[in-house]
Amino acid sequence: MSIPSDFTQRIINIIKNIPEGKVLTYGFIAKIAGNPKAARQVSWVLHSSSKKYHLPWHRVISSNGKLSMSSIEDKQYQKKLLELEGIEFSGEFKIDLKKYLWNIDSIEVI
DNA sequence: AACCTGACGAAGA
DNA sequence: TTCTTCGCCAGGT
Repeated sequence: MSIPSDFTQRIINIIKNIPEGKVLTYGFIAKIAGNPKAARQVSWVLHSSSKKYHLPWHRVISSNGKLSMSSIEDKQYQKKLLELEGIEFSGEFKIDLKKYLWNIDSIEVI
């Protein structure tokens, strides 16, 4: 495995700082990290290194407020983790972003 | 260098 | 509201 690019490193730092009970979307993370169009890179990072960097992967969801994992089992597990943090679902696998999207303004560490 | 991949996302139909 | 299409990115092979 190669050394993560600065961009990828920023993505990792941002994800690590998402507080409990809050979420961020792929696109938003990419935007804050410096490239608004690199949402796919965020998913790649989660898929390949969430274990390695102990990332709170479950706090990253799609821009439409829905969970985006491929299998139904994974989504149910992610939903469970989020509910344990106090997040309530408005649909099967959907939450209200207005309510749970992390207000990045209060960020300092990144 | 070329091609493929991933838990994306905006825009249309 | 659901489904397609198409563009985008860094890493991996």
